[in-house]
Amino acid sequence: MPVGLNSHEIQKLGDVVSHKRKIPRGGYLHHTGTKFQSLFAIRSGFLKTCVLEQDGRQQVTGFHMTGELLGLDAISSEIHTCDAVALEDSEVCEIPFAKLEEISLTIPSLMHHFHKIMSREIVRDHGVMLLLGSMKAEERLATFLLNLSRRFSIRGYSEYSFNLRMTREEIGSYLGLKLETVSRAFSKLQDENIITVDNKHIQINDMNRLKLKMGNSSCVT
Amino acid sequence: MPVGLNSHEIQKLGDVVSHKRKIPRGGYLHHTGTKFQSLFAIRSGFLKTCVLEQDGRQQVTGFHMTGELLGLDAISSEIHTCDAVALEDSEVCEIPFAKLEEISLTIPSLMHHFHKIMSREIVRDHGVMLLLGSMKAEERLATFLLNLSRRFSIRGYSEYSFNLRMTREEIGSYLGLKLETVSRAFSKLQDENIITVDNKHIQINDMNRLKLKMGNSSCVT
DNA sequence: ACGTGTGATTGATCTTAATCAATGCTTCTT
DNA sequence: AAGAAGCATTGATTAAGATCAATCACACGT
Repeated sequence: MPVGLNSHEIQKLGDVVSHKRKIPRGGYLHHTGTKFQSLFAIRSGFLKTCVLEQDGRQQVTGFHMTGELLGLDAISSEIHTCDAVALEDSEVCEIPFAKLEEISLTIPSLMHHFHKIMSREIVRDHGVMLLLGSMKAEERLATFLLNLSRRFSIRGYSEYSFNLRMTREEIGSYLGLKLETVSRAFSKLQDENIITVDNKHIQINDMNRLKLKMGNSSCVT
Repeated sequence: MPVGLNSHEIQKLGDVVSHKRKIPRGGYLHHTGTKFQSLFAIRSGFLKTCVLEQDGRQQVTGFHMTGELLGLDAISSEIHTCDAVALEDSEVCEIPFAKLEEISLTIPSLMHHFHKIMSREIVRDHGVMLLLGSMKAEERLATFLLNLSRRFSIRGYSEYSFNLRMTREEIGSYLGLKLETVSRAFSKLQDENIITVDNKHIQINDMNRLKLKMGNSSCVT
């Protein structure tokens, strides 16, 4: 949590987040319906979160990487409302929520920062709602790739070349599409030389045209 | 905000939320892009929030009624990320956010309650994502009606009979459907005697069958 | 190395919802 | 009260994506 804290405050925070946990690829960080006690800060790795309906329907609600915070949804009812699954070997810091609230009473800037993080999650969700509610398949995929690209870039990796950690089916679930549609959209973008797809490896050849794809469906046929 | 507060604490909170604002039908509580300073608690009325893309695309992200809190999305960047528009004459309490954070340092239960509210918004958004990502038109509308019904019920109104405040187009935007599709879905539910539709007035005739509609699309043809 | 299973691609067809279009009903304005 | 504007319904057609199906590529375990 990169906030403007002095060393004493960082010390306090460090006392709270001491416990680390490793999750192997495919392992669960938490299950839907289990008791919530801690938030989890991702130190390394890549996870997905997904909600499930009683009728077996499933929806991936997010893909999460280093530095992001998981478990915010569970604060309201103290029960996890989603599964969190590692898509590659991952490591998280456990942050007991009661303790976080406790020390945030003494570090106003920490509390404020926490509020911003929660708010950012709400903004992100609204963005996904816009995507799911009003975009075509290809626009959704372009938006998704650009989002990943930006997040890799922020973390010091290439924005033009990266490996997907998730399957086509998981991408489809996140984007509200079937896996075949995702696959076709990949192929289409490749045919247009906007990206190069080699299984899980993605190379962005023309960032600008990819950005155009996100915005307007009507300009290209 | 119904929390376990003592009278002294309620007094403190009252000092913060003193300012009230009336918004006439069609009026804006806030616009996208304007500076964020306050949250708004709805005292009465009915509002929608919607995000807009640069290309004019628009998505209703929520309908909000008495007791709900607006503006949470704006905490992260201190800029409103959506419009809030009154769908009927409404009244809100303005809650300067800086002051709320300040007093929540001295009232831990208030801070905790606020965290729960933010978390609940995240859970709600995940539910909408599930709806947009995996439900058919009729299921979406059934889910929507049941959600409204429950919220009216909680506020002491009939869960079986109520008036919609929004147009078919707004419902469609929220549900990721075109207005014609919404209209057809209404007609279909009416044909099956599950609801009675008279323009904006909705009567639920068979709550159980409506709930079935929400879950499984495959059971009825 | 070989067989197996999972994940990905591509094609053909079908379903759903979008689009285009016409009409009717309310509500607001003057 | 009459007209206009906005909102809603319904029908016909089209388009997007789902579904069904076949094949391929690759990773994994034995």
